Amino acid sequence: MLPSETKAMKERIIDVAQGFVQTRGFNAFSYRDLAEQILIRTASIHYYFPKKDDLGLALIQRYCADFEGAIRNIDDAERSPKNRLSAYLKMFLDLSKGGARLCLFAVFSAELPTLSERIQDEVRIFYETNIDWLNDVVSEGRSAGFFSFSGESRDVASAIFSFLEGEMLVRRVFPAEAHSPEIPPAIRLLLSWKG
Amino acid sequence: MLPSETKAMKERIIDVAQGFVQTRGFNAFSYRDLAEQILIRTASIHYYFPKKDDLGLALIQRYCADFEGAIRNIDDAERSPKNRLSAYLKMFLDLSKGGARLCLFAVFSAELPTLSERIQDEVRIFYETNIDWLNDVVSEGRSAGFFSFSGESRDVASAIFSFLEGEMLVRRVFPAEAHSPEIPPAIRLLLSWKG
DNA sequence: ACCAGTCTATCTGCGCATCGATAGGTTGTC
DNA sequence: GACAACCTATCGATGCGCAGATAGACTGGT
Repeated sequence: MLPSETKAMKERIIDVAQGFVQTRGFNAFSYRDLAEQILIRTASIHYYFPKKDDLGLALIQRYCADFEGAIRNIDDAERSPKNRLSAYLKMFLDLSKGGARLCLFAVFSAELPTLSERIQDEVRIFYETNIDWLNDVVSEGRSAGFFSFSGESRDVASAIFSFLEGEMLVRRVFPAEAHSPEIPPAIRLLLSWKG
Repeated sequence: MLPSETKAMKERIIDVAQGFVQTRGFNAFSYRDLAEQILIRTASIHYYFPKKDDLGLALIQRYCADFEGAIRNIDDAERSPKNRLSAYLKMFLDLSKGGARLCLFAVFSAELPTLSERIQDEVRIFYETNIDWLNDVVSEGRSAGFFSFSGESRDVASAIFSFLEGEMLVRRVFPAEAHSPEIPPAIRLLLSWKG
């Protein structure tokens, strides 16, 4: 087979694994679960990811890379801090559309002590990427007069991120109330967002 | 052994199990882990909790009851909405002291689809207990002029709870930054909390 | 004698992981 | 351009240990 097909299979395994992680957690799916879904044998998955930890690492690394790409796209498409933040919120909350899936940060944080150091490091990187970006948007937005709040912009950035992660957990428990507004009230309160 | 000792053993099993759940998740500990810690055999644990699900249910039911007791204590000890909220926040954030342990809500939400209906129902009850109480405190605090915010008090209550759950996930990933203020900046922003 | 509580022994099934085999593509070299 | 040597991707079989769970025997208090 061609190398391109190899890559496709690797990606396919990660795709399915990511679905399992986001719905059930990293410790609650097996190579057998993956194999059944993909219609191959578990031994074939071991060929690409010798240890489950290798799969976990590949998973979160791709997730981080995708996320970085997504926020770079936002920066390219939108100039206003308000629109950039809106786009970010939409992306984040769409992730948990209907409460089916969680952000990997939430899942891996819940299981953190059972995960390898390499994966824990990636979780930290994901957080920092998000906070740095939010900090930019929030402080730019304040300078431009879109938002007003007291204190450090980094505290606001951190609050937004924590809120979003917690909100995903809540939405999963109450999937019915999925018809929520574009901008959660909490965000308006945190930023004194007008309009 | 005396019935009182029976009860003691049951509680002891729940104690140890709760520790495991809060640190590693419900799917990442076994009856063997419990048995080793408690210095009994796994069969003895099955005597009290025939299925792991029975243990999980007992666990969260006790947790909910404890929590309800704790907020009733707060209401008895404090009259000012400000002090009541402070006490609640302290209780909540002390729970994750150093990031070692998570609130059961966060853990069970992360693993939700792998849990039984009975446990999922308890998770919902826990959420509603908290939101109802926070709603009371927040709306009383607004009437009394301690807090000021626009919109529904229930949205603020919900935002506080989501923030706290998310904040616990974040703190677990960054245990170093444990020297945080009594009232998180996010809460001050949400409520326009003065003083 | 009874009963609660604990034990030992054991079951079945699944967890991750490895091995060796095989079918087919790729490459090198004469 | 043919053949050997190698590489890629997959497989079946299997190992070892742990998972939750149960049956049945022991023990000590009343």
